[in-house]
Amino acid sequence: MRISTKGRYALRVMIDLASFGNNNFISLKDISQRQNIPIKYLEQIVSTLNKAGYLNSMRGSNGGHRLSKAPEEYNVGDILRTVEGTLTPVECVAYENGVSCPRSDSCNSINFWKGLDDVVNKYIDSYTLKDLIQ
Amino acid sequence: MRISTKGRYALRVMIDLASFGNNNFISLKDISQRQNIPIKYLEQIVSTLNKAGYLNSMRGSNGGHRLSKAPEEYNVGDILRTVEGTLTPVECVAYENGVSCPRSDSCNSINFWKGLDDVVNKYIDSYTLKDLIQ
DNA sequence: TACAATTACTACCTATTTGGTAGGAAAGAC
DNA sequence: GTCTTTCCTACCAAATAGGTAGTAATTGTA
Repeated sequence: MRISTKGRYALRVMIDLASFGNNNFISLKDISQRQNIPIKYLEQIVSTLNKAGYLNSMRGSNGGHRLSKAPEEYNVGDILRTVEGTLTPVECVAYENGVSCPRSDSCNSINFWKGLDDVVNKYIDSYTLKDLIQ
Repeated sequence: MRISTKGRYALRVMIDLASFGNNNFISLKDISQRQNIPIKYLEQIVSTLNKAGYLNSMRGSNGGHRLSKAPEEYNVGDILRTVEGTLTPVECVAYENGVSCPRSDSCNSINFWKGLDDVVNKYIDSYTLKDLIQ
């Protein structure tokens, strides 16, 4: 029941950009040094954030990354789900479109697990990136 | 961010005993067949539950396991934490006794993570085993 | 135009965790 | 004494986590 480094690092990248970015492009080298995260690992995480539309990125000299929106427009839940994949506590909760777990008939706990999924998502969705910058 | 099979199986064992036990000793063989969980894997899980005092177990012919308390006296959160180990979403939340994460000075998110830990634990602690038996 | 800095992409790798298996000792009922 | 069952320790394979490595593409600047 852990958030992996990907989720935590992604949040730190976004916080870093919100804190030090000022609408300028910031290189991974800078973020890597400030946050003490391997630059090559950052690349992967930032690539995911970029593809999700959370960042504007520019190649080349003086290139880097910056937020594509204001900090208060980012939902922390969205960021975490984007890099972590699903956050559902058990697989059966993730089924969709009327497909259900083969055990669902005899399962007493599905509502319990769905409720857990709900409280987690509601909580992380109640924060914006701005809330994480003091 | 997943509950492992250990947590889910443990809950199913407890639900099975609460549903079919009637204060008799139930063998792992029976539980294994009803729940379709490998008996040798069940052994490990049940051993943990037993050591935590949640079960009475008896060896030998006609032996087996039964609940040591009434279903409404079991807290689902306790059962999950017992078999899963900690459920804290990030390591820094698990620090104790004034020891804190080396990054805590510069960390903007620790309250966010602690809050997540809180809502998860509050939720799973709001259920008793009885609530999982319809 | 060369070159330095930077992102983008693809592949690979190692350690840890998950989800089990296996074998035998101990205990109790008959 | 034998059958059934728990108890205990060790082992193991596949998946996941947490990176590393190399190189191509792009852009600013001298």
